[in-house]
Amino acid sequence: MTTIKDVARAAGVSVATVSRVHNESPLVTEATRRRVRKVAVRLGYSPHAAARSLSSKKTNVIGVLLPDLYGEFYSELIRGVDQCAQQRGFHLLVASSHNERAEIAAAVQSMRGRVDGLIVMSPAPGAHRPVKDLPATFPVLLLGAAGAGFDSIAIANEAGAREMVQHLIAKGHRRIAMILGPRENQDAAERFEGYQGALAEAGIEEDAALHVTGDFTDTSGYHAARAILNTSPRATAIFAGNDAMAVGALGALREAGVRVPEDMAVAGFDDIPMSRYTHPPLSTVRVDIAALGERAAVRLLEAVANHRRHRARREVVPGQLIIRASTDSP
Amino acid sequence: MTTIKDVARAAGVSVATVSRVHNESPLVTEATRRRVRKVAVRLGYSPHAAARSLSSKKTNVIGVLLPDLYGEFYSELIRGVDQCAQQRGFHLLVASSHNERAEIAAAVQSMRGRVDGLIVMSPAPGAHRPVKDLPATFPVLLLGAAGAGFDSIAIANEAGAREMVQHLIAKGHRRIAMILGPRENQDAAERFEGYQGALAEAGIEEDAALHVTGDFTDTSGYHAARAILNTSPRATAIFAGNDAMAVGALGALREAGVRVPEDMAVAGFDDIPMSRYTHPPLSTVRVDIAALGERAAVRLLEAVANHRRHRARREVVPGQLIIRASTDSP
DNA sequence: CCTGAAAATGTAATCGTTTACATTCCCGAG
DNA sequence: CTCGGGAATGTAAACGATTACATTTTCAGG
Repeated sequence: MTTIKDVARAAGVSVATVSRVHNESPLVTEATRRRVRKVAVRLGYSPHAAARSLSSKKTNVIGVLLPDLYGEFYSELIRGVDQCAQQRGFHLLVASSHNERAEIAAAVQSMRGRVDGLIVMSPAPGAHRPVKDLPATFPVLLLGAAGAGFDSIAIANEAGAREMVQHLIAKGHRRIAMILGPRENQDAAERFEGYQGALAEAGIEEDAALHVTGDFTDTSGYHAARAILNTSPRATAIFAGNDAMAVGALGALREAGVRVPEDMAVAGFDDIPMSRYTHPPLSTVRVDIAALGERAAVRLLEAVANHRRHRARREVVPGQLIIRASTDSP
Repeated sequence: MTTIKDVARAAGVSVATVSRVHNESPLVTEATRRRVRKVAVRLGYSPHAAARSLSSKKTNVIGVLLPDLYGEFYSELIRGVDQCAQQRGFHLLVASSHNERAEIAAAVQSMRGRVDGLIVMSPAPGAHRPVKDLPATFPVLLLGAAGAGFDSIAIANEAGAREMVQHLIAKGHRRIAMILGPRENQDAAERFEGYQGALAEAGIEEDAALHVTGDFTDTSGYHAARAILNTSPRATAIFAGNDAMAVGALGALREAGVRVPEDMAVAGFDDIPMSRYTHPPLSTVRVDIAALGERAAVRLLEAVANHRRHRARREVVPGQLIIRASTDSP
C-alpha cells in the first residue's frame, strides 16, 4: 500500500505538503498541487482512514444503532440517513443490538473511536441509558424514546393513532378492536394511548376483550385477527399497531370469508409500500421514514459540527392519515 | 477520554500490560489482570478503534457496497450480512453507490483503511472494475456479477426464470409477456435469458411486442402491464423480472378488470414478503436473500482470515419455485 | 543459597496521518 | 542591493494503540 511518504518522496516534497494538497489547503502553489496530485494518482494513493482519524480526531462516520434490521421500516430509515450522510461525506456504520440493554451498551462501547456521532433507536423506553456514560459532549440523537438532555426525534404515535380511531368512529364503528404491538415497545404503547384517548373522547367504554397483543409481525396479526373474530358481540373494526400486523389480519379475514370493509374495517400504521397493494388497499397513518432518517442525520451532523454549545432539542414529526378502501364504508 | 496511558498510570503498570489484558494475552498474572480490569471499568476506558487498527492493521469492519438501498432486497441482504458479522465481532460499513462507475470507485477508495474486506454488489456487469486496483490481496466478494480472480456469489437467475416460464408453459400458456428489468442490469439480463431459453425449448417463437422494459419498481410494472394489455393477440401470462413489478402489474390488471389468473397469469421473481399477500398471492422464485447475505459474509470473513493462500471461488445459489394462486389455472 | 530458564512486565519503535512551528523562498519597497 | 514580510514548504511532535525486544521477577532444582 502506498503511504503519504511514498507520494512525498516520489513528488519530491514533504509529507506535510502532500497532506495539505489532499486537504485542499490554500497554502500550496498550483504547480505543486498538480504535481502531487499526479503522483498520487499514479501510485494509486489514498489516505489511510484510521491514521487520518487518529490524528485529526474525526472519523467521518456516523453510527446507526437499531433494535433490529428486519422489515422495510429499518431499510427506509437507513436509506434516509445514508442519503444525507453520504452527501456530506460521511459513512454509515450500522449495527443492530437485539434490544437487550447489555447488547446496546456493548455496541455503544465498541463504537468509540469509530464514529463521530450516533443515532440510536431505542424501542424500549429508557434503553438510552447505556448511552449516558459517553462523554457528555459526544453527539447522540435518540430516535423514538426521548431522554433529558438528549437530542431526539419521535413520531407522533399518539396523535396519529387517535386520528385514525376518530376516523373509524366517524364511520360509525363502536366496537373497535386493537392489535397491540409488543409490550415494552414505546411506539406500541403510544399508539395504544391514542386509541384509548379517541374512545374516551367519544364516550365509548373500553372492552379489554378487544385488545389483543401482537409483536409487529404479520403472523402475529394473523392470529390476533382470528381471536378478534371470536369476540361477541363481534368487533366491526380492527386498528392494528402497524401495517405488517394489519396485513396479516387481512389474510385471516379473507380466509374466514369476512369482507373488508363491509363486515370489518381494518386500519394500520406506518404506510409501508405494500399497504397500497393489499386487497383492499389499507388505510393507515403515513410516516415518511426515509425523511425521518434524513432529518435525524441532519440533526446529528449539526451536533457533530458544533460539538460544544449545542442545545439539545426534542422534535416530533406528525403522521398523515391515509384513508383507503379498507375503512371506506360504515 | 481516558486512554490506555491513563489506565496504566492508575493501575501502576505499563501500557503494554494494559494492552495485553484487553487482548486476552496469557502473559499476565491473574492478579494484575483483575486490577487492570477494575481500573479500566472505573475510568470508563474503552480502546480507541482508530488507534488500534492503525497499529494492528485490522479494523474489524467489513464494507458493504450496494447499488442502492431501496426496498426489501437490500434490507434483507444487510440483515443477513450483519448477522454473521456481528456474531464474529465485525461491524458493518454500509454505502450505496448510485451505480455509477465513478461513484463506486470513490466509495472503494474512501474505504481504504476503514475495512478489512468488501462485499460489492455490482448490478451492471463489469462494475467490479474499480475494485481491480485494490491490492490483489485485499479480500473482496462480488455479489451478482462474477469477475475472474474474484470470490463471488450469484443467484441462479437464468435457471429460476427458465423454470418459472416452463411452469407457465405447462399451464398451457403460449403468449407469455415479460416485463424486463433495467437494461445493463445483470440480474435482469439473466432472467430474460432464462425466459428466452424456456420459450425456445418449447418451440414457441418470440414476439418482441411482448417484451416490455421496466426498471424494477412497482410503478414501471404498472405501466408495463397496461402496455401488455394492448398487445394483440393479447398475452395470457406475464412474467415480471421481479416481484415489485409484478405487484405493479397486478394493480394495473385489477384496474382494468382483468381477472388473475383466469384471464392473465402473473409471476414474479424474488419472493419478497409482500408476495404472499397480494391478491391473488403471487407465484414467484424464492431466493433467501438473508441467507445469501450471511453466506457472503461467511465467505468474505474466511478470506479475511486467510488473507494469503486463498483461492477465489464462484458460487451460485439456486432459487426455488413458489407457485401460488396467480398462475394457478390455464 | 545460587543459578538459570520461564514468566511477567516494561521500554520504545511503529502504524500513517495532521498540524504547530521553523525554515526557506520570493518579491516589492526603500 | 538590502531588507522585511508574506507565501510556500519542511520538520517533527502528536494521536492511541500494538508488539518486538529488553528487562526484571519468580521459582524449581542443584
